[in-house]
Amino acid sequence: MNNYIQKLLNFFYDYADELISKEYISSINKKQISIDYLSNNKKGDIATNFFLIIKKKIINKDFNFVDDLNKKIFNIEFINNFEISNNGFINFFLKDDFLLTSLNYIFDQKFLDDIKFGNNKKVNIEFVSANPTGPIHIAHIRGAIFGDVLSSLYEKTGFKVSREYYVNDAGSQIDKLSNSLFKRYLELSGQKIDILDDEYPGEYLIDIAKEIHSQDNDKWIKSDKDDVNNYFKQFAVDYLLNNIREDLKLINVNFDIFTHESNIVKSNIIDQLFDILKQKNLIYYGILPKPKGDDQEWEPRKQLLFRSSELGDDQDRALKKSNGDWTYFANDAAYHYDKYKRKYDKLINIWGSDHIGYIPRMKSLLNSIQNDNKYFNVLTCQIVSLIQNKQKIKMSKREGNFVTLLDVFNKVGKDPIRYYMISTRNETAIDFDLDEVIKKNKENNVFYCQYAYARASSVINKAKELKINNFKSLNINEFKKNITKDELQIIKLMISYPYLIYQSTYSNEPHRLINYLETLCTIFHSIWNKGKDNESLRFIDEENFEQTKIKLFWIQCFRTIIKDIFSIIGINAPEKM
RNA sequence: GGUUUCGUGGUGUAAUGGAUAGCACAUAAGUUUUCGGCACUUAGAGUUAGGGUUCGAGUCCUUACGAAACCGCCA
Repeated sequence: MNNYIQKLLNFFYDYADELISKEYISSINKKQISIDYLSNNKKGDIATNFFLIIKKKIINKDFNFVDDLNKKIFNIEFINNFEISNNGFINFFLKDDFLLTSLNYIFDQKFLDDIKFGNNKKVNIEFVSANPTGPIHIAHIRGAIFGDVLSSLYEKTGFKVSREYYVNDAGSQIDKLSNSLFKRYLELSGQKIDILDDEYPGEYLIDIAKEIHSQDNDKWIKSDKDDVNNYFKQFAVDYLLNNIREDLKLINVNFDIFTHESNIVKSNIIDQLFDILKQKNLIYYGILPKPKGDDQEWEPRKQLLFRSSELGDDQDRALKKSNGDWTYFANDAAYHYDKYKRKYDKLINIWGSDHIGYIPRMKSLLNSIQNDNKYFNVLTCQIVSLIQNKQKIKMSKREGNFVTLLDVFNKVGKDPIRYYMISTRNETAIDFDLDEVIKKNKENNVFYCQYAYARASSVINKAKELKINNFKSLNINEFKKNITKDELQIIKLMISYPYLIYQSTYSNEPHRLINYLETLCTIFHSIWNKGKDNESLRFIDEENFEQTKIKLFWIQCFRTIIKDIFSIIGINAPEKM
């Protein structure tokens, strides 16, 4: 965690202890103490609520807080001065030489050493996991990008991250897929076919069928049914999964591990899990309650159940169907047990909002294996509605008319997609307007931010052309003399960057990066424009080398940070646009 | 019926429980011989409603209203 925030916090923790032991104040809850960054630097650079917390707890009337703090606070080397605001905050001003030191940290790329709080712990982040029954489409993109950016954040903060994709290649949906494909294959051999309502009508299956047909001709028409099913299943899954991987690559989403449901089913892991649950007395034969609402054709049946209601779920869940087959939940439970056995320190799943109802049972399951509420985490993404010509595009699986990732990519490009998808909180439902995202103006902030980077780069390159390269060693007097108010503002924001990374990761909220990024770029553009009105404020002034040096120095730091953010959100950092 | 998420200017969104609720679009008024105007400056306009916790609430708890997603031995 960021050094000086922590230092100041520790100071107040110790200070609180001291005041309590001297009986100046009665006891307080130290966790309430916080250190905040201040966005507008009018009142100070950082602040604490310390005084607000102890104010009512002062029990010794002779105790004068301000005098006492004055005696101690300046032992901290980066505090220049402080004042207490009307409403009780203590506002601190940082010393200039501390700012310069921090900038040096950024310049030397050491600025992220402070936030490696992951300690090489292993994190598994499972996302996308779309069924390999068709091309990847718009609904999956958000989860894909959210998962990818979150993974990058965890890497940034010192975790060892595995990006994992769970391939649902077993079960009846895949059988239906295989059937549909076989029908398309028969169609190619001249037979009339009829795709049923619950089968897959998508035209992509025709392409796959053609491929099989060109390899094997009519070989499969009279083959054994099981052979056909197995072959077509395997072929379809391989083909479609490969397409999914290629499509995801287009928007820079890659995985370390693909785990196949079929392998989970084949292994004995589900039996192992069964034994564990049995030992814990979490399994019994029983009858599920009648579902509310729709009650057509429901009849009570005895089946194998998991006592998830004892672990937080609202009812028990079926592990076996009445015919004795494992349920989907049972397989999925086994898969998560498998992840547990691979010894990760933390599991994160990214699910669409349509699976929210599934969370409690999986959480119950993992609680039964690992009694740690922070071990298994599900983050959900709300739905994305696609807008074109101001209309919501309705997607229907039956009609096979969903908009694919490839369509969107061709229309919009990688960077705007990624930027847009990560710029709002994952739990907010968003509209993805193709016509808007494609626009290259401020309405679309990705270009605004990339332009800031390009501008900064053009300054640095210009400086190189002019052979102004030795702007690295700055002394504090030069710095104090030449730095402007605006520049101090952007510098203070820059040195808070590690803290932002810490916060974004800790709270699993990558969209905070965007907020910060846009603020930073706005200040930069604003400073740039001042050079228009007043030539002496331009970044490069060949008449004033001392001032130019300082500007180049912080601009280089600015580039470093912007580039770092871009790399996390996975967009390009263009030197020119 | 139940679970979950959400409700912020005209529209779309942001705000570890902190100070004057930020930003963009739209609207209105300005700025262009430049290190790239794909930019800058300025103005108006907002926390669904009620109750509670707190020194302090858009944020936490609760009720009502509204929106979306989900809920069966499917996957």
